[in-house]
Amino acid sequence: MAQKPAIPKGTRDFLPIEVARRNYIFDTIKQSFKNFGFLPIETPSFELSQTLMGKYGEEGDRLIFRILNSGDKQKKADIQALEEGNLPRFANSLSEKALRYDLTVPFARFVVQHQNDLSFPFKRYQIQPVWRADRPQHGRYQEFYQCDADVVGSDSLLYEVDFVQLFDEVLTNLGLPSFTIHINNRKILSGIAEVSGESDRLIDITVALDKLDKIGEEGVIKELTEKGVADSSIEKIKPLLTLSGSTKERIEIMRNYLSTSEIGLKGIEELLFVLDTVEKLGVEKANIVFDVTLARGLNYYTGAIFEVKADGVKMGSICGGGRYDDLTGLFGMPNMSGVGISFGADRIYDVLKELELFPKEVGQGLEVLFVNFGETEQAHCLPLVKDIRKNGISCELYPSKAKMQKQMKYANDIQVKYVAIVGENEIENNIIQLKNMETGEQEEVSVEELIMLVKK
RNA sequence: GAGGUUGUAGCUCAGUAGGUUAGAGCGUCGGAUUGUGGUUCCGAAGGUCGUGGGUUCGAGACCCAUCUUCCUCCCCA
Repeated sequence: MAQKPAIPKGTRDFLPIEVARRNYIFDTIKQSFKNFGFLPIETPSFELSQTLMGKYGEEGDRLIFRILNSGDKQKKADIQALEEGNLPRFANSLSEKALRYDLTVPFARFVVQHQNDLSFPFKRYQIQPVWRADRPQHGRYQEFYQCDADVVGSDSLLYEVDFVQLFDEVLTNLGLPSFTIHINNRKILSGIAEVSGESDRLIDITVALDKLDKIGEEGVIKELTEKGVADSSIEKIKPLLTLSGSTKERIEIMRNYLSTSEIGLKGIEELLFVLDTVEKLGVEKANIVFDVTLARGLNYYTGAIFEVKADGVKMGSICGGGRYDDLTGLFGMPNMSGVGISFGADRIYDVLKELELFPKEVGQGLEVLFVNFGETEQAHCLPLVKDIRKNGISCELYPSKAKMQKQMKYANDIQVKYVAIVGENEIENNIIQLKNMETGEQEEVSVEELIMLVKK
């Protein structure tokens, strides 16, 4: 055998049944996006490096797939930088383009570039693959789809409310029995940093807080110490690690805690508005939890932040999102607040598969297969097939005369709903033996009756 | 980017302290059954043991490199 073919790590092929199931997820999400007034756009798979680099923090930059310059452009390579050991500069000289890392930053670029063609608030959705040079793991791929909905040009908190409802609608429609929307606000995190006297260590503090449920109270304290946060500040942060009570109670505690921080109180207010409004409207299957340790690494978030997890499944977050006040500012268009969310279709797929929540009919293909008895019968059946297809029913004639057993087995394997048997006798009487492959029942019908029967 | 783990037939895996022609189950194909599938019985095909080096009289097994898998960390969907 020749050397086995392979695909790069972190990528996958999809079988027909898998594509069908993925499309079911995409379609469900699209349906709700439309319901909420979002319209689709698309952007290129790759962007100029300068568009992406520096937008996701140091970690993010490392995970961006870069595209090697081709042809003569390779001559631009900065050999001097290589000799000096300046690898980033050397890499930049070799690569001017990169695969997109998410859909939000390209969207910000899109908004700035097309601002004259857009009406604000501008709402768009986008379902396209993104790439990350991450190490693959459970629920973690190098190529995966994001399903984003964003709105820019309004700082109204009603959009935060909308997105919470959108999470609820989509995941409920996909049949998830229980999931939790974690919600926090970057302003609260800024407030914490301010109150503890470490405003300039916002990122370090939030990253450490974010790990609470993983490394525990002591782990967080240890990490804070390592990052150089003063002991006196840690004492002020400590109480946050043991917050208990309902969401409302915890918010009240935080309100007191942040009483000297203007920005912190603003965050509390925003959070309360969103939670109260959502509560009045009601949700279906979502549990909504205020989580002061929720930080999210992406440093462009400035207001609300969301993260959704499926309950009872060992899987990272399946959705995320938040408000960013100045993403377009990075591309020269200030004062354009945006908020958006993202569904991780591939992780949702893994969750639905694990919980066996895909509807049975998803992925069912051919509806009627005609058995092939030979040339005469073939000639008789082909017009029937054509007729049935015209009525919107998927239909096919087995391509060659083979043993009936073989043809039936094929029908069984590809999960055909009905098998149509038309041999000498049936031609004579102008009928079709229609066998229901699920029940095994068989009846004699005309073409018209067949169409009626299969259609319902 | 750090550490660990995995790779043997299409799939899931055996393969003892290195020793003849590398096994099983499932699947595939053929037959029992020339107009009836998912069950049964019989038979067959299918592997330079991830790849490249090395040690050895001899390597699927040992060593090195590389790719891949899964996991922990980092980070994230």
